[in-house]
Amino acid sequence: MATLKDVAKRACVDVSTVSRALNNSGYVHPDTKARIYKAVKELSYRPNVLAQGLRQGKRHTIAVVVPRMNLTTFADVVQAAEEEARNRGYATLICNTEDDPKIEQESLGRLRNGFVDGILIAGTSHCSRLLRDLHSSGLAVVQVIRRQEPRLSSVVADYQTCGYEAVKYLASRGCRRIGLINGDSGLAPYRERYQGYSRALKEFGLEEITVSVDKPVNTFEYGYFCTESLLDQHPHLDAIMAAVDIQGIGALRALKDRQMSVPRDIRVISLTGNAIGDMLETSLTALEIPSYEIGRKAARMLIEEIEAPEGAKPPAQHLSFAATLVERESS
Amino acid sequence: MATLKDVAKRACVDVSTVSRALNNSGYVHPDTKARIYKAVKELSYRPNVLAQGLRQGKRHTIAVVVPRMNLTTFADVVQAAEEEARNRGYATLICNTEDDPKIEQESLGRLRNGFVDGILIAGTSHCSRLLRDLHSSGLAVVQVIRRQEPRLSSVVADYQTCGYEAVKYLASRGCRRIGLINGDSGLAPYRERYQGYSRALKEFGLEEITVSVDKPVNTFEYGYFCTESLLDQHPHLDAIMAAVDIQGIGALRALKDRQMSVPRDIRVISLTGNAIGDMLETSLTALEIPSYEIGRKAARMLIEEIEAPEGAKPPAQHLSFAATLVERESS
DNA sequence: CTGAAAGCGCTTACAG
DNA sequence: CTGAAAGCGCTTACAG
Repeated sequence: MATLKDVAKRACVDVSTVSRALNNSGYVHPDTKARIYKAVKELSYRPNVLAQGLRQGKRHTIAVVVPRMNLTTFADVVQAAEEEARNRGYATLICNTEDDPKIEQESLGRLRNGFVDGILIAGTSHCSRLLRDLHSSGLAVVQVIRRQEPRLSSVVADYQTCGYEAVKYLASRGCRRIGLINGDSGLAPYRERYQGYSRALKEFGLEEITVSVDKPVNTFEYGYFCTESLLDQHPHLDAIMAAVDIQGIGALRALKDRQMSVPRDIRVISLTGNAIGDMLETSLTALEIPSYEIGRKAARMLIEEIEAPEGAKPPAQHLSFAATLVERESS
Repeated sequence: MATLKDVAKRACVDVSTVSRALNNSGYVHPDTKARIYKAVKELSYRPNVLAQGLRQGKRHTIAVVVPRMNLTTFADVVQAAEEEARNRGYATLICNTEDDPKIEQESLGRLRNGFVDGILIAGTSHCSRLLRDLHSSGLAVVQVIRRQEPRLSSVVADYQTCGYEAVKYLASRGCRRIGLINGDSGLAPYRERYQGYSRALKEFGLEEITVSVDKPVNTFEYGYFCTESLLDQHPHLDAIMAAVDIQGIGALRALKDRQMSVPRDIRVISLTGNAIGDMLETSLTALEIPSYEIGRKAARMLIEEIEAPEGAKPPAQHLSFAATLVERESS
């Protein structure tokens, strides 16, 4: 790989002149410039980003820390963030934590090494302390999907309203026994969905019906077995709310296996709709959240924080997106 | 952020001694070592990875270049590759190309900058030249899912056998008019699926029935509209093979909308099964490919190439995984 | 308009 | 066992 020195030698100038020519900083005689560009081309020189980063204290790289990507909203978030970052000249590092605090902690630890300028994170809430340390040591941090720490910026969906609106909608369709399949209430999005659900039920004078089973939460199996359990305990259930699509898909399958007809016998709604809901044999009514937009905006917010001049860093900002109800066949 | 110098000052030794202590290279007196570790802890010092990389010519970072991640096998591949890389002390950069050669070219260009040690790529085949240049300039390269360039290592599934076995299976179930929904034959996986399909049909004395519509290939819509088109032209079709799950899901939905019963009226099979096939209301028979394993092995192969001593780089290796037929409800 | 020098934070022969 | 020096590839004041 050619270096600045190679280019300088070939163009018969000093490296500093080459640097100035390439960065358009300071005057360089047009003829010299031409000679330099020629040499650059001939050697197919590309500046070493590591050396630039080391010298300038900027890496033009962000990290995205998420639990996983397969069949979750995080696939969209990561993809959108990467696109936004790329368009702004940043590279994107990815870290999957599987929601394991140990992996999360280790990954964040590695990011303390001057690798990246900022971190986009959907964390477990077990590393808030570390995250604040990173932030005060100069790294930009934006929380995405999950807001666990009010002192750090965030871009999320309004999950509480999702929960509330879903109940309201189902009640308007005549449902009176509405079960909720949710997730770890230690994580903000699940907790908020529950709060919305609970508040709405109170308003409508209905009873809370929840359940959980011993499976990973964000899965088909969880949806499937929670549905079984709900029906075992409440045979007259007339609606199921699932926190995420993949649970809703599990619910649909469980209902089919019980020969229950959707939506005739029971209605199903997802509280975090994604593209997949529209593709099912019984398409899934959902409160759709703009995951792509969330990823994009979060990356933008992060990069703006990175590029804000030292000392004029913006205070924590919290952006929340409304979900929109999309009626399909399951309700 | 504390630097080596800060640690050295606090421990009253030279930076070189600190470096040796931390890397366990060369002798350091136990007492000195203790003093150094103490200083490291007190300052919560972390070595600057950029500086290390610049000095050692290693970045401990790989890039994964894929078209997209949402609802594709690439989500698994990327996740597995990241996990494998992380376990070996490497960070993972992600680049989505949307199969746009311009984006791909630009992304690869950026990677020439000494950012990464190696590249894992599912490319468009439009950048083979550039890829070979990168490789000969010293970057490790492994192709994943798509093998477009025989001179570079690869880890893929045996798509031709997928196509062949699917026909054989359907024929054994009595199917005689088997339609294929496929994709861009410029891409190896699609081309190979077609070859397997074609070869099997010939052996069984059956007629090729293919179609394509003007939509992005790897989508629900493509599967949906291809199914419509197939049925319009061949009302007596008795089986549909879809290149990927998401097309198969589109096919199932199109058949439902035509009030055709699966598998009674027509059988459906996916040639690249993933987890999702098992979760559907009509679960999807598929040739399942081990996408997670593919990602893992590809990352491992890449890192082995990176870490092979200069001059002893292994020749191009090609690893191919067999798919396994999983019978479900759709066939 | 151009060059020489210092320095980003580290590692690694080389003396001693 | 330890320190001084050179250097990875770049940028940026500072002279001239």
